[in-house]
Amino acid sequence: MQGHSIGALSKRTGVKVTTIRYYEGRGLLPDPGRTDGGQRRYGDAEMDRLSFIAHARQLGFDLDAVAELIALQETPFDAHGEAHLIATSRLAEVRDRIERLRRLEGELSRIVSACDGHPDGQPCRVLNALADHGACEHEH
Amino acid sequence: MQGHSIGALSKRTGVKVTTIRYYEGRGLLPDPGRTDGGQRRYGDAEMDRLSFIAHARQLGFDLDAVAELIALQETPFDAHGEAHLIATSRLAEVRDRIERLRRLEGELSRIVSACDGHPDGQPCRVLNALADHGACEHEH
DNA sequence: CCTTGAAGCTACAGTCACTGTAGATCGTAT
DNA sequence: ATACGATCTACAGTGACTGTAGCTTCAAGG
Repeated sequence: MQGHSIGALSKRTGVKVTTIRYYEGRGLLPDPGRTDGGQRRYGDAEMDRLSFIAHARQLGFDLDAVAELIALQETPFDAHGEAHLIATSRLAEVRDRIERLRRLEGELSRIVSACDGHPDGQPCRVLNALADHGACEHEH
Repeated sequence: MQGHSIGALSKRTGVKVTTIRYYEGRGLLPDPGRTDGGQRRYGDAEMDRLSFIAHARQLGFDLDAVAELIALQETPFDAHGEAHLIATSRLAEVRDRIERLRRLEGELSRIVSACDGHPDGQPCRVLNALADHGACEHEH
């Protein structure tokens, strides 16, 4: 029988079998053809679609955004400005997350190093630092 | 009546009322005293505990880790080495996430700028870039 | 003292993006 | 023909909350 099984699709895209079925249920993938026995069989178009979804997910788009992107792809006239908008706002989010994580990193490393070098059994400041938000260098 | 209401606690710590009750259900906060009518009343110790939880959550610890940290705090003898270990592994996670987000940022900004400057109505590359993982500069 | 309205109560369903389970059926290599 | 891995459906569970419905309680003003 021609077509890829769900397992083959999974192997090629790195998306788990259960997740593929979940995407189908969410309407992100079309209902695929079936064998006489009822197993899913996919063509290359579905593979490409799934790769698109996986890629967008890895870039941090949530499933609603992915659905939107897919809809845009299928719009016959040019709606790419919207895709641009979506990607741009995603970029802003990512930059914001990086900034916040960097402050986090500073704080955590401060907490951890407050304790480095103490001989075992000596009191260390990890728990205190955690308890005392006032000592933080940055807001969060 | 002495003691803070749940709402007062919420205001002071920034943790939502429903979330405080959720923490209680999870065993992170002790069962507080109650008024005759059954409303929760908290003392300062509970406030401190809740602040500790909130702070640890903001630093990205999950609730299991927070519970562990609390247990360590209550250990009579010195178990701070373990707290140190937990914080250190959190720090490693945070650094890893920053690294991955940075690659993401590069990729997204590449995608977005591939389209900047095109006059409206011209085809742009956002959707293509999203569909074509092969064009990515980094793995993900 | 009594009313009123905000704040609190419990219990449970819903969120997101999956993951895991049970128990049955299918497909294919030998 | 048989064995065994792959697939099927349906549903429960995850984490960390959030939201809802339908009550009861508290504290302040009149």
